[in-house]
Amino acid sequence: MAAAAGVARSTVSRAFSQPGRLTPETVERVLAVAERLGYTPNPVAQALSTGRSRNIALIVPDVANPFFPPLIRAAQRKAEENDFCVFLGDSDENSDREQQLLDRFANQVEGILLVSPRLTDAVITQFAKRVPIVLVNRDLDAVPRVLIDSGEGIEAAVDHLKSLGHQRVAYVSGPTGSWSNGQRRSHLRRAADRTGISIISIPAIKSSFEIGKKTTPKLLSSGTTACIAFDDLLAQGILAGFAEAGVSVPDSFSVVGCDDVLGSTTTPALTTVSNRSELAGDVAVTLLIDKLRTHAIRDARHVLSTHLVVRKSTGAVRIPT
Amino acid sequence: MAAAAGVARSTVSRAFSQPGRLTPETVERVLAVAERLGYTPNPVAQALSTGRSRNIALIVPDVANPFFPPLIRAAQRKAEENDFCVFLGDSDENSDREQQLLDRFANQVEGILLVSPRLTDAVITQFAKRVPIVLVNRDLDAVPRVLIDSGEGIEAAVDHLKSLGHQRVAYVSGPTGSWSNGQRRSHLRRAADRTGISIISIPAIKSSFEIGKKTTPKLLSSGTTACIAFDDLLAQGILAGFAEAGVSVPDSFSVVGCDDVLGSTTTPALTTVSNRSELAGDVAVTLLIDKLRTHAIRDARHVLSTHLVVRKSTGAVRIPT
DNA sequence: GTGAAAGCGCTAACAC
DNA sequence: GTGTTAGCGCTTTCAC
Repeated sequence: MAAAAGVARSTVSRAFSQPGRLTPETVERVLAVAERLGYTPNPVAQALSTGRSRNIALIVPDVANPFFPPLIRAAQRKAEENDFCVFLGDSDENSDREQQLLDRFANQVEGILLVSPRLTDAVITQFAKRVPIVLVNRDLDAVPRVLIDSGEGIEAAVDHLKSLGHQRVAYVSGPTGSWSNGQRRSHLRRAADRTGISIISIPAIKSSFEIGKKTTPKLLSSGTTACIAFDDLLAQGILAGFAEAGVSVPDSFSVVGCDDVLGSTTTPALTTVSNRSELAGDVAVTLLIDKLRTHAIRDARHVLSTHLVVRKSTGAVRIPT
Repeated sequence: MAAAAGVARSTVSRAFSQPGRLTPETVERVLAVAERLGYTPNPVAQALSTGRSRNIALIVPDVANPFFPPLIRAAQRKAEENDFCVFLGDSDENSDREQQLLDRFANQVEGILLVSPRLTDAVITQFAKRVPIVLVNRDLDAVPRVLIDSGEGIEAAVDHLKSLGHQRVAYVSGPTGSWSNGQRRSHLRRAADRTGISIISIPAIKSSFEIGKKTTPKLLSSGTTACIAFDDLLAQGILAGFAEAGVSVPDSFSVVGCDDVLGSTTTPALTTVSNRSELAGDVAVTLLIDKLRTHAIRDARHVLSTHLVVRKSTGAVRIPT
């Protein structure tokens, strides 16, 4: 290539990376020859030489969980805008696999976006020393993070239910070790104290339509008149379970979801806590790339607030207790 | 590292890549020192040296369309099993962006999985010369491809509707330029000829819940008693549109989806054509990696068959015409 | 403004 | 079985 253009290898390099330092004619000539020869700088060689690969990795617990695709999309888009490519890893909600992915990516990318990680604080902190990491939905000191704070939404949900006359509410909980689950649970507790509503907890372990569906009998025998589910998937399952059991929602039971990933597609349309996953992906990538550029070690902590989206799955209690 | 272990650089290399050629003691010693020093082979340098990066790219039209996440998941899993990492690109259903992604990935990966591409045959063929490509849902000679053949499912759907007494059926079509859409349309036409049922076409351009919803008025005034939608998302929107309009499904109108991405989560549960996207992702990666290993230029064409999944959104016509 | 040369971290002959 | 050496394709001082 250099020979074909009658210039030195370094000139070719500059023609692509810093054309300003070259005579316009030289740049033009080099680029023309490159075009003719179908030459493109080899990114792998560039990466080796500069130490910067222009690649980042994104690790999520489950690509198929509707919460993540919008985040992935937004992250990929933002990365692309900054001329970065993104690796995707699916940990399958499994901390071992998550760590494995982290290992595979660590020395191949400039930074990693770790979304809703299941790993322990210690392990994450360890990795964060090796490679720039930005967390989504995990609150760890000294690691830049963006948090979707369901707090406001959850508290609003409790207020909403109270205003409808509900006294006993069930929380169908999510994955243990998930920051979001802990956060939702604690806000629920706080709201309960504040409003005098009593909250009982029904574990679901993992989020899925089927699991939600199987939860309905427990809900029915729990003495509650409403529930707040860890996420919309569970809520949707609960809706289906009730429909099958002939329990009318919201007339006989009120259901609140979380994350608003289903929009108005459920029957009845789900009252839920708003979702900011798209924005989270966008902000997280910005944070990461910013960190790469400035090498600043500032302890960024970006909190995204939420609100309650009232639709049709919540209503007044039929028989006030 | 080599110095610290008291061996040559090549020995370190071999300790990791071909430990069989070394004395067990040497391997052990090298690995021990590596462990102590936190040394890991640099994949970028490996890639430059060997010409193989152990990376592949996956390009999809829309990560957020529920058809793709299971495919992405399966592909990533299979790649990982073969020790490959995967780049993800979202083309946003846009052929220009798709080409851009292709360009960015082409000289950075060993092969590319192009899913439901919107690009022209010519462009794809061109790229396929530069880098190994495997297509999903695009039938192009000389490029390995895996096709989800909705044919059987579609024909079964028409038979099913006919057996329920339907005479006029609408097809709510999908993205122009999509192979799947063309394939579904042509099978529909074939089935129409075979069964004597008449098919009219209602364009939807893009697949989404909202668009589906907006289609219902046209459906209602079309003189049909049933419809087959390009995919489940549209079908779900149609269901919602009917519910809102007070049209009972399946009593007054029957709805068939395609791809079975929603399972039984809709109300009523959607009759649909089965989906093989997970398998498609798995097979496609296998094909690609196989191609990389063997360098065989065989013209693989993998067809995945489908069937009709009858649920609750289809029923007998109320007033036979 | 452009060239020469060293080096990024590794692998792959080729010797011994 | 292990060491030596020459690249892989680029960037980057340092000269000129």
